[in-house]
Amino acid sequence: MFSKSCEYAIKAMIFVAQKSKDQARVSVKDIAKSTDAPEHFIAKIMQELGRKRLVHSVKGPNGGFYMDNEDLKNSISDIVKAMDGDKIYTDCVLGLKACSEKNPCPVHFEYKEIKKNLIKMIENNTIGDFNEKLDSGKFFLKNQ
Amino acid sequence: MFSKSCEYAIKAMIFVAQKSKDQARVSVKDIAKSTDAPEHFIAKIMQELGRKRLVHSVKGPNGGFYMDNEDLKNSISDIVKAMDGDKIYTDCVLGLKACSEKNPCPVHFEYKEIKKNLIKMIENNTIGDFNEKLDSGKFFLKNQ
DNA sequence: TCAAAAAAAGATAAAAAACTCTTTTTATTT
DNA sequence: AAATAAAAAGAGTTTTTTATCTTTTTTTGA
Repeated sequence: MFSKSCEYAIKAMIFVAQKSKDQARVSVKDIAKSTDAPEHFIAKIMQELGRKRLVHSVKGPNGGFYMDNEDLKNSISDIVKAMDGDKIYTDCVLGLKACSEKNPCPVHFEYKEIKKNLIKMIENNTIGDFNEKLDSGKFFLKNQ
Repeated sequence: MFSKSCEYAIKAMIFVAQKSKDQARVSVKDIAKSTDAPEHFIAKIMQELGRKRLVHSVKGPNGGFYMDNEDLKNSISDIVKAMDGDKIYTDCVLGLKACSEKNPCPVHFEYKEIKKNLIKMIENNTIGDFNEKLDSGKFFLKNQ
């Protein structure tokens, strides 16, 4: 579904969001630890997300990544687009370039509904939304 | 969503199904041409599908791939499992190994519904079903 | 103003996926 | 029986993705 980079990105962003509630900054090391992802790989990903303006960062001692209120309004979809592009929006499940409403593949209309829900899921969940969910103790990000 | 190999496999199988209505055999060359996939790559894929008993083949002159009535009853899901394994059934969207009903990630329940529909789509469509769809002229497999 | 801490950037390496080529085996047709 | 046509098998190669390592830049605090 999503690339590994994208999965890491989503988890990392949710983690940063949680930690930056009180304007704190989070280091790559902390992000890597809590998402158990390779540190240098996460570093690259955060760099990319910073370039795409989905997260803020400051260098130097006590630096790190954080989110302001605008950042928290970004959706999972924004992260997905930043990492994997918009192929989830555009591509045919069977990989047919010509597949369209007028030229549908045999599963086009069935998949259309699924895609609609998938898009709804990633667009309707903002990064900030997860703070509450995780705080409630009913949802988790842990890997093991 | 699906790997490239899996996409090719689905398209190839639908093509073979169509052609083997009158017991005809289809060569790798024909499959490759009509799905516009690399010939040797399709050869490997068909070989694998043959090993997994999703399609029949005969070697030698006038040989090729074909499906009997049992083969036509296989679903897209069977092809997907053969090519990509069952990760579509089992994996968390965020890639969390511990994600489960009791330990849900923040999008677990939303994704659960989507996954259910996705699985329904691939399980309820048999390879044979596509023959009619394609014959009706309302659906296409073409790539350009 | 210097040392240290952190991200940014650049370069490289490893693994997986996608793709290609060659040889072998099997069956068929003449 | 020989020639041929086709898949099966085996062995690469290329590309993409994932991951790692090193150097540079920026900031800060002592």
